[in-house]
Amino acid sequence: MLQLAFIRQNRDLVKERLAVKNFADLDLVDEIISLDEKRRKTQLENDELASKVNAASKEIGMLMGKGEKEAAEQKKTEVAQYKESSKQIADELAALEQQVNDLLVKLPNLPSTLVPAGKTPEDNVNVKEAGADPVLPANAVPHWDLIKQYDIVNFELGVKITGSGFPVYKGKGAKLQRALISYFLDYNTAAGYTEYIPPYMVNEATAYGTGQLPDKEGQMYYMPADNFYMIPTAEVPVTNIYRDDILKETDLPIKMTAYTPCFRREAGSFGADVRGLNRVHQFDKVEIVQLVHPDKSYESLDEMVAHVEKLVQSLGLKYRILRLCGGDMSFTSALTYDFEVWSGAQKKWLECSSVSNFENYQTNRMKIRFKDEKGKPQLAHSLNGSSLALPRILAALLENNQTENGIVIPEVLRPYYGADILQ
RNA sequence: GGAGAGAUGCCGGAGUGGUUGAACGGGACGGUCUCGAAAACCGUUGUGCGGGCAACUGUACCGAGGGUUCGAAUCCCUCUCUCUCCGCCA
Repeated sequence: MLQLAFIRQNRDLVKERLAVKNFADLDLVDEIISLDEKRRKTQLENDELASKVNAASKEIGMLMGKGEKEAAEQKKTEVAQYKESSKQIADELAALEQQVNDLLVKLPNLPSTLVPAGKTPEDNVNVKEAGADPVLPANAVPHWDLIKQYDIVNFELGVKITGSGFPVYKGKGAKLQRALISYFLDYNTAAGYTEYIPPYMVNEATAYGTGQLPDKEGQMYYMPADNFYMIPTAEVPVTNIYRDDILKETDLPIKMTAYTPCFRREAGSFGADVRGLNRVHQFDKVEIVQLVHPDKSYESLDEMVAHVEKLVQSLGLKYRILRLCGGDMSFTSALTYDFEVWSGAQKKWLECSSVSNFENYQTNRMKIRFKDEKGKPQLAHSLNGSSLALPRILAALLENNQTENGIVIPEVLRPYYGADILQ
């Protein structure tokens, strides 16, 4: 969430930036500020009263020690008077704190100045487009036909076992998934990322930390018996690894990578977008996460974008990089670049990675800090990106690399897959 | 799942109602010494919120949440987690 002190000191700037994100309820900012003023006033009252009680209690202790019972009793009646108002003020203060916080989490992150205004994906800025157009055979078909032809992914089986959107990978398809995961992880660790295998279910505090809660619980699968959420992305457990920690400045940057399955309810999705592997409820993804010094986070973002770009290039896919407009970016992000690969037979761009800088929006929720030169705790910045999401990469690879003889496996994957061609 | 024990600062570990934000030890950091280092010695070593230009100061925090009391790390209740034993089990 945004920092209260920042909102207080930059009321107009905050509103102006929120408008870029098409955030409608700008009055919320004023409401928060006035509520916070009330909160501070109340705290002052509360603290002063508590101070009096504490002082009197100490005196009582000393009087008792000296055996001056009567004087002590007299003090007690004095304290009793303070206590009457103190309970009420303390409750009031707690309520105000709660109210301020409840409103504060409703504010999305401020978009960086690089974020273009806009409402829909059409307003995203195409930053770069590269890679050769795939050369397809005349009888090229989309990946949902190819997976049947080679019997590598079975959706009907997933429906039987679980429901729609839970694909079953089989044989060479399963092996190819494993090859992709291993390749992505190796590529990330070679760049200095530490590999993790986190839990795939998280508690409420964790889901809150990265911004999935409150209000967005509808996107996650929920296990009421234990109050756990299935992770929608590795970002959630991995970023929370350092929740409530105060790091040394020299610990930064912290780079982490993890493969996890991701679970998304995707309520309301329908149509051509969900065909085949384009959108599913369970999919595999390798994620990269960084915690960095606030002065360096945009440098890190560029570095991560370059990192993902090389990975996409190495697979020989045609791709483009988009800078998301205010209306298309996520609640928690300050700046996001999406990667899309060209899926030759569908003739469609498929999003395969999203790389974002959250500045201190997430770290403020998670209280991930470091001590600066002066020894003062300061919020770190958090970033993450997919490196990469598998299903759409698989879809593009299948479609773009189809030949009469089978699916050509990209060179970088061959050591992992164990063959040059999938037949 | 059953029984028992426990949860204190960066770590270990005291503390069972009063001036304790917390003894002691270790670690880390700074200094003295040294050509340099080690050792030794001296010192520093919390976080949030509020007030203050600042020095500083008020308050809260000893797993979490309630309660008792003039006063709670210390007593009571609830919850969570950890450990040990038994059962079950990949």
